[in-house]
Amino acid sequence: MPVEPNPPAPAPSDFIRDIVAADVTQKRYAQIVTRFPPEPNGYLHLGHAKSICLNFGIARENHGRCNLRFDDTNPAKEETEYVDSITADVRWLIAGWADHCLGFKPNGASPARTTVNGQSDNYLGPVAPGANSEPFSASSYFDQLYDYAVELIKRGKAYVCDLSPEDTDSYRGAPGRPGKDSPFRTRTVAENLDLYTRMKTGDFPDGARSLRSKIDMASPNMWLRDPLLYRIRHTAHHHTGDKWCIYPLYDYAHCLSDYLEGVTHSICTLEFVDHRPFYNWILEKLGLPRPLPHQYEFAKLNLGYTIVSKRKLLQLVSEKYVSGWDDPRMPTLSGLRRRGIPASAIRAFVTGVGVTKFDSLTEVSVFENAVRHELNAAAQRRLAVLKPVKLVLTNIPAGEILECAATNNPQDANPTTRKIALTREVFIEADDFAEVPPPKYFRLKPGGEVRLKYACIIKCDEVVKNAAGAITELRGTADLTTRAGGPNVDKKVKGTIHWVSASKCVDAEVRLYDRLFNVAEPAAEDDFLKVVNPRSLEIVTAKLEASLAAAKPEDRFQFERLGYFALDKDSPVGPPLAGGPRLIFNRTISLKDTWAK
RNA sequence: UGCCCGAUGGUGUAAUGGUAGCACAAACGACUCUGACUCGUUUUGUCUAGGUUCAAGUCCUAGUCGGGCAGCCA
Repeated sequence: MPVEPNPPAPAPSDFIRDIVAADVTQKRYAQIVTRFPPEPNGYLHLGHAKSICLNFGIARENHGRCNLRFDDTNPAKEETEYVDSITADVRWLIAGWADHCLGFKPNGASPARTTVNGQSDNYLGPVAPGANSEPFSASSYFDQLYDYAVELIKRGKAYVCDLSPEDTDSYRGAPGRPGKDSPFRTRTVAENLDLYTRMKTGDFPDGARSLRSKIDMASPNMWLRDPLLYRIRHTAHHHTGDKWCIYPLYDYAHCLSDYLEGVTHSICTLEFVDHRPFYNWILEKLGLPRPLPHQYEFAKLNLGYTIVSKRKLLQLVSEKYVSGWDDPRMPTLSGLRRRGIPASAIRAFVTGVGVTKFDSLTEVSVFENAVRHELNAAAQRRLAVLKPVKLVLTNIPAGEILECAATNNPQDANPTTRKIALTREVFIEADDFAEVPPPKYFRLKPGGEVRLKYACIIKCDEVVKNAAGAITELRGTADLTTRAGGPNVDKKVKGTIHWVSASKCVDAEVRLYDRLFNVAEPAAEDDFLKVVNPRSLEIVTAKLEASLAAAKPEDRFQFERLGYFALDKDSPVGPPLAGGPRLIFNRTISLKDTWAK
């Protein structure tokens, strides 16, 4: 379970929270209600995490609520697989932080008809997530949305248009050039009602007609040139099945979904600024009785060397650049989770970048720092050797086991220890030995001394090579007087290296990840697939200290001097078998390395 | 040659007319049985030009630069 940093970070402040605070002060709403409204057409990524933390954060800070709602108005693109993954990812990200704010609806519920101030109204309130509840979805409002459209027609604010999609485009004009009215704009209410009913009953093929708002085809804002409300799609919906052959468009469905759920602050990204007048237009023209929601926009997250676009991430998956949506190199929440990144680190990161209307590019180091910061405090230290070289300590008899106490986490207030075995033969990291050392090399070299962490100081006496000249093993002597409790325990040497006993270790596959893209702004490339890093994954067979055979999937480890590692979901779990299980670890992130080579 | 949004160190972000601060990054140093962590020091900033004001990063005007808008996608 992720632990909040201690002391807790101060409550964030930004221009949207300022607006919310003012609304709270003025008692404008009975309760602050936000929503996170993904379309189920892909997996959630780091960009969504920013939105989730904003919306749930505001709910949490104001004793409010945040509804998870699927914006599922386009059956051609949406699938149940995505509904399930998104729900799981949201719950993982907010677990232990904002679970109590998560709004679901009763299974199968749709808005109930009510009366407010003598006026007919529709409302669907939340319930806590549980056995008999499910996320909200726009598709459960299709009946109400249909009725509201009838009302708009009756009020002369919507009409059925017979223009083809192509003609609709050309009638719309262009930025700087006014559009022109559709020839069907002046249809009578009765005719519109009849045609709209027949759209619903399936009398017309896809694209033959549409229901449009009647606003202003000459508006300088393109989104006010009679934008469409409904289109005909003879396509089954993952949720409503074959019930409908007309589906509402985003702008129409979204504002009304917000209203039906009692949302007060509808927070979205900057590209919807131009849509805001339309959002307000629909709600105002309907003359709804309860307080109306308001839309606010912020800049989406951009991260260096990372793609944050569902469409492009889908391409990486479908064209097999990665193993799936949850490949640990992906910036998806499921990928980051599999990689071993704690939800608390993601929350700390997105909170840290802030909320503004400036289109920025955040450096990856900020994200990496957030991950290391959380893991440094939480991860158990272990010894592991990624690229082993054998070192024979000739003054330790074969079969002798010298126990050493290793600290589990020096960051703890009262650190505990575990026992590790020092034996005649150990493995050390290939990088920790240099036959011809560069300047300021602290590690092992011929004739040199170095400390084996938690054990003792050793000296390299001999370098053994094969016929080809490659090093096959190192031979040296251990100075056992420098062990804990020994007379020379305080002897100083410049270098301390990690190691594992050759006879008391387990093998593991370790997956080493590097950034997925070679350029800071892959999204700006003509073809982002051309800048995929071909060396983003390196697989090694490592030697781990024996205790890691019992690792569990939720454990987080620091392999000392190397980085943070977590068991991969491909790794078999359970007790070690004879011969040992096949362990698979992912490197979450390396330790910061200021030793420039 | 329209409408909308924006601009503070290398990056991100505070300062709500009154001392330009924080984080990351970078450099150097201290500490160290992790070249990690931690700690210390340092470098670097209000897009431009006018205006209002005792006082402007903040308000006004104009410009420059960047982003968004012409899906029956969201």
